[in-house]
Amino acid sequence: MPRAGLSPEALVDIALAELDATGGAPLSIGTVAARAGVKPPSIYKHVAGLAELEALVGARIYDDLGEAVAAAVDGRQGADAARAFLHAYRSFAVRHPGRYRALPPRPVGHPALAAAGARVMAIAERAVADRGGDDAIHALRGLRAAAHGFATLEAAGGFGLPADVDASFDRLVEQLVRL
Amino acid sequence: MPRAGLSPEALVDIALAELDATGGAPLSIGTVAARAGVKPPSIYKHVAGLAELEALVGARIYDDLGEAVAAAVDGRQGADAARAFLHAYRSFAVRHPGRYRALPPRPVGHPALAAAGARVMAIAERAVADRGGDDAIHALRGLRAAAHGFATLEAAGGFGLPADVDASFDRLVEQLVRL
DNA sequence: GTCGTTGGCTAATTTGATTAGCCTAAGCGC
DNA sequence: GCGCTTAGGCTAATCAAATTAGCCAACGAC
Repeated sequence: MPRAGLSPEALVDIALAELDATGGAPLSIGTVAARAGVKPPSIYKHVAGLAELEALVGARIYDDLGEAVAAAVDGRQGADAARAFLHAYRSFAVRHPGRYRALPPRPVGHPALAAAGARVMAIAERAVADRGGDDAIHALRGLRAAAHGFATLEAAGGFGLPADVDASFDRLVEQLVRL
Repeated sequence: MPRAGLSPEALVDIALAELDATGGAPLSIGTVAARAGVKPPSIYKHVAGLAELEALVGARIYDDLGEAVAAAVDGRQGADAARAFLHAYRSFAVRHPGRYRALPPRPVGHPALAAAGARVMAIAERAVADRGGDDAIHALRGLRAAAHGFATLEAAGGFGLPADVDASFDRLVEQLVRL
């Protein structure tokens, strides 16, 4: 009875591969166990249950998304920062549609998930930081709504028409970035 | 053994009440049956199963949303139409957050659901119809992304900061509506 | 090499959806 | 009003997935 070399991190890797393969279908203990080459009950030696696995997966996805937008925003100011945030955000969702779809609507319920979500929020705040007072808050909400809305629709395959989606996105970004 | 007077429509009503009560928790045959005063297997005399019930519920929600945005857009042109669409869309999500959350990400998989989703899309198209060619498509995508993104975040309680959410939304709407 | 802990397994339990099969209430023609 | 048909309720059984219980081998520290 050889060991499989599992760990919470390894299970998250496996779950991400599963999300990539299925395009974001709900995770299950059974499919993750099968991909790990192990029987379902063995999963419980590494995570508390499906809910925790989902939270850890969400945390990892938010971590990766946060890293991408942080790198894009870093060193930029004003409209450039907002543009960079939006493009990096959308790019992540397009590159990993299954992962983006699997993100929980709100990063709550598990410390790691909440922390990773807060990190993304902090970068969004940084991207509108040059605006003052309430205007920064309004800009932040617009940024979040547009980024999440566009990413969600695109990751779901919601844009059926033939016109260039990049152009649509650029147009939206410029509308948001204008003072 | 008295009859309960059920029907697909009545079950949808019950499911909507459930969504309103729980704030959008996943539906289950058991809870709907309990609210209907009936045992779970009886549900199957009216709908094919949970998946069909969910589709019918989604169709009803899209129908109601479509009715709301249609009434708002009706008779308006240009920026006024787009503004009216956005405000009516958001207003629906704020008035029925549980229902909005329960909407399937894409209206596919059941004819009634697809039809109801297409109806909402058609109204969004009408709201940008005065723009020409590809610009109409870009505007449509921006409209959808902003409406869905803002509605999703707000229905999920994602705006924690104290500043006025109406003002944030108005600001976003004016950015989108500008040529 | 032995011991304690870790991580696999099989078997059993629980919860929910679903199906099978029974049985009566309601509507209808006579 | 009476018997027939059908629709809609029920109980009991089945299936799938998560989870728990309890057993045993593998690995690392000594």
